[in-house]
Amino acid sequence: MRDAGADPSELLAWYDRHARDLPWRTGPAARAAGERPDPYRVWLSEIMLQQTTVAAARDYFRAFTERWPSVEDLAAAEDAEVMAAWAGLGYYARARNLLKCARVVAGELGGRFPETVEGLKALPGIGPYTAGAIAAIAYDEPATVVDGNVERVMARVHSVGLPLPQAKGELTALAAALTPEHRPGDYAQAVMDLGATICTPRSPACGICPWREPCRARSEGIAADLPRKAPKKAKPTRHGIAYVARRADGAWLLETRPESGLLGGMLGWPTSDWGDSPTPAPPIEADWRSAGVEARHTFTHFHLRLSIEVAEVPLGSEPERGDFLPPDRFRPADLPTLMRKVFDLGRSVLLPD
DNA sequence: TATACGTGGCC
DNA sequence: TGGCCAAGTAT
Repeated sequence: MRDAGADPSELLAWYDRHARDLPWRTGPAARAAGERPDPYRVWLSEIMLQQTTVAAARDYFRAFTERWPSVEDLAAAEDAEVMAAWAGLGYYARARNLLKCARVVAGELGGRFPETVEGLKALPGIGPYTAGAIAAIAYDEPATVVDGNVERVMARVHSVGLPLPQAKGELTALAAALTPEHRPGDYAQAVMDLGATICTPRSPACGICPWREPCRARSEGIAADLPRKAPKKAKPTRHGIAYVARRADGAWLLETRPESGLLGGMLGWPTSDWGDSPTPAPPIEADWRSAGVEARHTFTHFHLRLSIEVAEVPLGSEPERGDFLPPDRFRPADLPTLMRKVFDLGRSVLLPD
């Protein structure tokens, strides 16, 4: 019997007509002429896209490449500048590893990224997915690329009912078996585009899918139910206190958070510990008063409610923690989202319109 | 294998 | 409002 499974060439034909126009992609004409995309731009985009939507990453990619056009430029940047530029994009370990990786590539590898999966995977912030994606997209290596899109597409095409993460191995094997020797970079992006635009988590558009015929989950009527996933744990709620102090000259009391842990390396307002009943820990002696509001924020694994205390302090006050930043050196956009929420609430109390 | 690690949009 | 979800990695 003829093999009726999914055909990579049909997906490539679909990709040639429907590929999304993204700032890190090479255009169809350049691709047809055999041009490869800049590995630096491929790497940067893949790091930004880890667990992140295209819509969220797009403007950050433009800003980074405009400001740091090459890996050498990025490697030479100040840590604080890069962390500030990453602010709002989340998963800040990515930004710390981005810099580490740039400095290894610029400093030890002559500015060139490794071309093999193994070489790439040895770099900070590059795991199995990203190594495969860079090898495939930048160097056209027939690497197996398995992200959330690929898992979903494979689970549906082959009707894999085993839930994730147990099914990861099987889905990876299925993805490897389909990866073509011809145009593997375009193929990798094609599966991801399919997953992002047609084979979506909810309400997949099976009617216009280039793989609708071979798709077993569609013929069984269970496409939208796959992949199954292990149930999530409930998020606990933690509480804390954030301290917003404004000095008489308009400077704000901020601190750079420790390298490791939540929001590591980012600028933020001093806070208490976060738990069931936080211990007050004001960063400077002052007449603290409650702002009467809470900043609410949800992280990956817990909800947080930060009650906000504000104070106005005179010139010459010495903080126990943090540093005063004059207004011309403080941009709220440099803060992670939680801290931006705290600022908006604290400022409206200290500086009512 | 399990957990830590952000954020914004959607329903 | 609240849970789910998105081009994962490090430990």
